[in-house]
Amino acid sequence: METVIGIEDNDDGKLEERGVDRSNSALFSPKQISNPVVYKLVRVEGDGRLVPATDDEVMEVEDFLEYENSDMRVVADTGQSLECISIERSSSGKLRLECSEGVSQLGTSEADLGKLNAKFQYIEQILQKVKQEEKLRLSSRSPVHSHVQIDSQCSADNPVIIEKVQSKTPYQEAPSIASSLNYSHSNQSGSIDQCSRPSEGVIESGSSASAVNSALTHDFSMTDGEICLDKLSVKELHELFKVTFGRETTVKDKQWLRRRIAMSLTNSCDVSATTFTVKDKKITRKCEAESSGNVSAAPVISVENMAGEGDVKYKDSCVVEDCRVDDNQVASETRLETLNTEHELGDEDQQSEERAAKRMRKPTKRYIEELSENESREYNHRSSSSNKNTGHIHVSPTSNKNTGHRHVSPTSQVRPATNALPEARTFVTRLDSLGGYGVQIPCVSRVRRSRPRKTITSLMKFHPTGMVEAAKLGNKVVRDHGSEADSVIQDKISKPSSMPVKIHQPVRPTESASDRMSKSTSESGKEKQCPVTVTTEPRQESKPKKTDTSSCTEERNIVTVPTAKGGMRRKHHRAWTLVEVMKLIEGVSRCGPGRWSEIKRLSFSSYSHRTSVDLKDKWRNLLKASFAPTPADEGMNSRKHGTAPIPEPILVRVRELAEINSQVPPNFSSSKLTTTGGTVSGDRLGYL
DNA sequence: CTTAGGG
DNA sequence: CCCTAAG
Repeated sequence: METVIGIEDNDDGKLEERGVDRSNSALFSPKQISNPVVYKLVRVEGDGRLVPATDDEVMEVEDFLEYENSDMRVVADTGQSLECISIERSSSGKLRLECSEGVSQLGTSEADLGKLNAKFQYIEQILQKVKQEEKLRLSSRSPVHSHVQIDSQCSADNPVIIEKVQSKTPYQEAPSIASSLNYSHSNQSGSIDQCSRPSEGVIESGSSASAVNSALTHDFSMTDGEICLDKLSVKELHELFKVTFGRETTVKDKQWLRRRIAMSLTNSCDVSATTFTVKDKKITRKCEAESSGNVSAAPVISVENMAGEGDVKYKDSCVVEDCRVDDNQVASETRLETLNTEHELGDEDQQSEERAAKRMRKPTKRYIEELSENESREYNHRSSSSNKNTGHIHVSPTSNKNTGHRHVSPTSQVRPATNALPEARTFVTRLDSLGGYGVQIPCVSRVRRSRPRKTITSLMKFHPTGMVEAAKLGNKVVRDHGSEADSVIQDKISKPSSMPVKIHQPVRPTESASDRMSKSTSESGKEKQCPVTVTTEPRQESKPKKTDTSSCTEERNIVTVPTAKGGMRRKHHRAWTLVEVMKLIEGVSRCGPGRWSEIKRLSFSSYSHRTSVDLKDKWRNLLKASFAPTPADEGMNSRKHGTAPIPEPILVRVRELAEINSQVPPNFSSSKLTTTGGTVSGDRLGYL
């Protein structure tokens, strides 16, 4: 349904094929061949061989593929048709293949109907064609010119692939062409050059096709404008299947086939009837009432939402159910959703559905972890929306985020060993929007006493295959969010070493190395996934709000400052919010200044950052601010633009407290007790 | 570890 | 904010 083939003939003699290619050539195991649709990324070598792409290459184009896929789905959905496909050989004998897509502008409201009608018309013709072919075969016993045979002929000699394209079918769909192409060069030894042998030209089988097309006989399982899939034979169903999905199927199960086709015809996964009525040249499905109920129950799959942009469509997922994606990380939640709506599926169907769901990406563990992290941190600030306890944001198939129940499978919530205590400093990933995509960038939350590390930026870089790198990262992370003792150990390790060069320790078997390693095994495991799944989540709505503990905005203010020792230290700047300041003041008024740890315990227990030292510093700044500038302004407007002016009352309060605290100790210490300020201090001594 | 102060 | 020294 959405195969895209873009072949470019590079000068270096390599045909780099980007896009999803069905290659079931001899390169793959027979088992795979039996399954006609095995998407695999290949590189076409200069000699025409198909070489399985290396992991790196896959990585390279992964995002592209994703994008391309969704793109193509849109193309298919909106009824756009492939208008031109040409295969020609360059002078060097290399294959050149060009596809151009006709863009049919269908009204958005009428898109679906037009699409369905188009499909219907096309299928109608195909059915007639198949029937005709069968007649021919019966009468003449000559080789049948079904698509299959045509393709096999291509494998023999001819570049017949174009046969279907050139048939007068008005709504030729790209997938069909693609499938033909692939079948053609798959049946031979995987060489494109053979297939595109130019001498023979287009095969004659077009004659039969045109004949069929000219003779429109309406006796084909279609009576009174009603297509009844139930009446079709397996072969006919196969044919339908092929024209619908652009690929063959070996499934003998008629019911399954009917379902498949019905799904495609109605653009919906939830197909409860295999009979379609044609009214006014429009396909309408029977039993719409019950289906509508289903649709509303599972908004993600609803047909009405399909008009969206390049997001992954469930319908298409169903279409490509046979696709084997190597990615084992299946969005089980989506699968569940799909299955929920597919009440009446047979076993095979269910399997297919599951595989279909594999098209959906499951958010990485990493990401889930990050989400949970944010969850635990901003737990108080989050509204108790339906997706609260789940990994809310990610899989957002459609743009309407509020409609779907994001049902996350239990496994998604399993948080591996890193139980982030509220106070623990753990790493989080921050979400950046890069080119319209939300990108996860792992970052480390505040680290105290972190030793100068030379390559902080290496945290941002990921080498897909670098296991060592991953291990390093893991260690780094562990070190960063490790327990306090851990960091202390780090200090002890790195401090005495007067060597100017600080090597990061991961490989070095230090005293606690094994400990760290054992701790970091899970971590590094997770880390390793980052490079693989650093992929983008389509829509990252709702970044954590900037309110109090906006971890997101906080994390991005990491600045690396060069230190004297040549290392870099991280410097976070988290602007103190008003709430924090008020809490601080309250804490000071309650516990008195200087008892910062207690204040932190009392008022800042919910904030993982803001150590007692921070409180102290902030208080110092507050004092400075409250006294220094001009008593009138209190630094309101005299401050620079960036810093939010501290409200007057707060500063007043600070001054009061400061006054007290400056007065009280001398009052007591200076044992002279002249009682001048005694009354005042007595009033406000309550906090002590 | 906590506090205080310098940078 | 970070770092360090002193309890």
